[in-house]
Formats: sequence, C-alpha cells, structure tokens
Amino acid sequence: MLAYGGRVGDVYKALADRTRRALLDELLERDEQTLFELCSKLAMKHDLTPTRQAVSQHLEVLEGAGLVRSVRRGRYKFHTIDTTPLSQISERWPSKS
Amino acid sequence: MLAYGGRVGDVYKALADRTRRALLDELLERDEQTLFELCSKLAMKHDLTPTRQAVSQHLEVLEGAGLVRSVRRGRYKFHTIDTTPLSQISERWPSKS
DNA sequence: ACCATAGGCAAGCATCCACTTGCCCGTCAA
DNA sequence: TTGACGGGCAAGTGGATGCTTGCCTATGGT
Repeated sequence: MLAYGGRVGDVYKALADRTRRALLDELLERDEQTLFELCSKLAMKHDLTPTRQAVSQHLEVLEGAGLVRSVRRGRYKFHTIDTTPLSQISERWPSKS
Repeated sequence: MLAYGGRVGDVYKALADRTRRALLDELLERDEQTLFELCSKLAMKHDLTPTRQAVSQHLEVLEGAGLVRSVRRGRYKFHTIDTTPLSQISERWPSKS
C-alpha cells in the first residue's frame, strides 16, 4: 500500500519541469532505459542538452514522485515509468457535471 | 479553437504550487467566487494566509494556464474553474497497456 | 461630493530550484 | 590489476518565483 509515498504534492512539482516531462515521454516510448540513453534522447529529439548529473537529478525527482522506478543490474541502472500517480489529478479536479 | 492557449507547459507550472491547487479546490466546490471570498476560504479551510495580492497573482497564473476564467461585473470579479486543460495530462501519459 | 470597497500595478526581497563543476564509488573487461 | 565506464555525492551559482509593501484606479453606496 501507499505505493508512491504520501507527499502527493511532489507529483505536481515533478511535472513542472520541461526536461522531466520529456524524460517521461521517452520512458513511455521504451522502458528500461539507462541514464546515458535518456541523455542522448533528450539531445536528439528534444533539443535539451543538460549535463548527465542534471538528468540524474531530474530522475531522482521523478522517482521521489513515484513516476519512475529504477532497478540496478550490474553497473547499469534501468528506469521505468509508472503513470499511476497521475490518476490523482483527474480524480481531484474531475470534469464538471 | 485553441481554447486555453498554446503554452501547455503553463498548465504544469500552474499546478506546481500548493496555494493554487487549493484555489482550484475551492472553485470546484463553488463557481463565481471573488478574490476576497477565496482569500477567506484559504485561511479558514487550508491554513494558508497569503496577502490579497498574492492570491490575485496566483489567480493570474491559473488564468494564464486556462484553468480559471473570470468575468467582471461592477466592481466584482468572479472566478470560475475550467478543468479542460487537465485532460492533456492523462492523454500525454496514459496508463500503459 | 465623499468615502469605503474590490481590485490592479510595480518594485523589492527572499527563497527555491535547475544546473554546473569537481571528485568519488562500484562494476566489468583486458 | 589496471583502467575505462556507468553512476553518485556535495558544494556553489544564477535565475525563476512566491510574497510583500506601497500606491493607484474604479465602482457603488450614502
């Protein structure tokens, strides 16, 4: 239970940044991507060229919001999207009847 | 067409603040509220006590994101929620099949 | 006309946050 | 074992942003 933590506000803050949204876009296209793969995708497809550390910090924020999960295998860390926390948004402010 | 402007990123930034989310909560409960009404609601129900100008600026941001519409009647300005821009979130990152 | 009320404008301030830089820790191959 | 590679840690910096303060405009009641 409480799969993605109690601080729901973190989800909104996580979505507030353009680079993080692009990361979610890439992870939606393909799961299990490493930090380096995501860095190159950002540069090629989104014209975003932050440093590797910046991207790493963004992934931390996304993980703190429960939007990304990660597993370490060997020296690689694979990242996977989890859209579950997004459902609270449309639940909180549904379309008016 | 283009009901809520072209800068979709503004929607995410608008949601990133706790006070603005509380404002949306209040407007969802009752439409056509004035700045003063919303100020007192924030203080009583959400333990938020920003100044009137701060709330006014928040409403500007929400309006810029298309989440709030406003009409002026006499010396009153009534604010109304519009949840339409929120649909793009679940459309952009749907639940994985 | 007067004044209280609802709201807006603009500048200043303080905090937060995205980003960088430099160094360090594990893992794996030669 | 050595070195390259994937990734992490920590401090510092600049810009964005939430908030305040002071003053102004306009509407409406008396």
